[in-house]
Amino acid sequence: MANQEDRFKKVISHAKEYGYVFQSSEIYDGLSAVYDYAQNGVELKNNIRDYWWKAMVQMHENIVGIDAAIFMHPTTWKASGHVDAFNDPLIDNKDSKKRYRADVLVEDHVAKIEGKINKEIAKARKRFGESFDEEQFVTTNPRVVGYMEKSEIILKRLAKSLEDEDLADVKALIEELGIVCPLSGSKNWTDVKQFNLMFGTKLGASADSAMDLYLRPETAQGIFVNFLNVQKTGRMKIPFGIAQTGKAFRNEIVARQFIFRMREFEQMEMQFFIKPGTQKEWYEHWKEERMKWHLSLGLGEENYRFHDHEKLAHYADAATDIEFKFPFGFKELEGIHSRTDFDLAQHEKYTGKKLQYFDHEENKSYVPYVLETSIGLDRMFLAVFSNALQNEELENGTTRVVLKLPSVIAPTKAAILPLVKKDGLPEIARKIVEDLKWDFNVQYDEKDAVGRRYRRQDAAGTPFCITVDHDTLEDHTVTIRERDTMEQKRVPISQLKGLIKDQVEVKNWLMRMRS
RNA sequence: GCGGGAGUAGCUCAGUUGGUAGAGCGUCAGCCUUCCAAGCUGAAUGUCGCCGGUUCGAACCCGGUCUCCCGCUCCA
Repeated sequence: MANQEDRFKKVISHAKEYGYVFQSSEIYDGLSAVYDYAQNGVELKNNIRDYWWKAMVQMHENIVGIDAAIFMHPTTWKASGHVDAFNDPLIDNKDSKKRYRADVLVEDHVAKIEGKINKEIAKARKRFGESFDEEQFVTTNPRVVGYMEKSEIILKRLAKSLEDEDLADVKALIEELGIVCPLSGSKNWTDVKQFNLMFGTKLGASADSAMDLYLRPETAQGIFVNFLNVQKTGRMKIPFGIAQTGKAFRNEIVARQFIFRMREFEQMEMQFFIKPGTQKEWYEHWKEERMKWHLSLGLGEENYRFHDHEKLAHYADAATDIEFKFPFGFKELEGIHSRTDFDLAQHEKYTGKKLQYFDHEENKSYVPYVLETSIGLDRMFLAVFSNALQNEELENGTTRVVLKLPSVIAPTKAAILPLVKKDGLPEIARKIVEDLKWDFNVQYDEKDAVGRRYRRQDAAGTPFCITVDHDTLEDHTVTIRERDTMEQKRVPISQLKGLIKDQVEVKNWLMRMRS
């Protein structure tokens, strides 16, 4: 465990030291759980996004992309269920230090009362046998009637308090009912606090005419509200998908673990619209397809696993996570959800507009079912980065720190190094840089011994180093060194571009999904 | 939000009973010209997280606060 913590700390400090991730507003002491991507981080992040986009959009003729706005009409979030589901009244017990949902505490209390009712019914049934009339019993037995009235009053009051956002009354209710902490039996409660997981903001310059808006807590709704527009203007036929990447915002109670759980994060997701009844096969299809995408990057099959949800969200009829082995254990990286027609049907309900597809084969209209794949870009970044960072023991007894990023997404593809900075070697190296920079991110470095420069590039994650030496003057060849194996080959300058392209091209990496 | 740990140079960390702030690595300039870090010379970089208190004097003691890590809690 201590080892794990240690490793994670190294990941974080390496990310800073080599210009991948900085804490936001660091000179002001930082801002909790907000991070900035630095000069290398932004390249890596862009490359991951691009690798995903090409796999999903470019490679599928029936998937198109959009880029919806972060602001959406506020009713969107009522329809999606977020206004209700993302609003929890929470209460802490001061003695046990445990936190509970206040409404759940009250509901559990009511459930206990209902348990008593059922006991009375069971008792009566035993007593009266065959002739027992349950309906009559529950309306006439004074004890049962009392219980029922009591629970009804409690639930009504709870509903009203929640509706009015009268949190003080929710607490009063808990105290009046004498609800104790299930763990400690203590009645020592804090005030009830409302936790809204959505960030609110205002649209409109003057305060009184302003409209309350939310920053989107997921990108998916931007796709659902555009479903018909895309389907019609893109002449899309079911099954088809809409993909998008973008920022989403959640006011997490506890946002932690570096860039794993942030309040502002980026999603890459695709909603696949299908014929109702076919969701099972598409669910299996996308599970397999998405796992292949992950494996194509070569981070190691043993670092991935599926985790099927037993408790399903309100919109889903099947759901699984692709989990990755982060430095702090297996955690969710991507979600694959069968969302049924929940979202589109909800938007139909709230807008009064039809969001249906006319199926010419079936000769009828229907609300399509939806299969969602949704991956956290920041999490993918962390997966790739933490997996790549290695402390390697070399044969000569020394160690090197190397960032073995898949070369297709590495920020810098090659460093061009003159062996010494005289005899015309820097000039040749500069010329190679000028030539290659049209196709790749490359870097020039002439400072320090060449061995040290190799190590510097290793730690920064650069997959190739090209060294210009005295032989280059004679025969126009250079050595190209590979980061992972440290092996070198001598090649003509004219072949460099082709050699590097072969190793870093998206096509050659995505082809692995086929095997 | 609760509990535990931490915050000193870009990174890792020393810093004695309170007496004007250090090392290694890194960075930059120069020397050397050498294909796998740690050769030589020189230089820059700190409100010791922030605010306040005690004291003649605070990196150190006290209070508050911010941030990070871990465990709870929460988690579409």
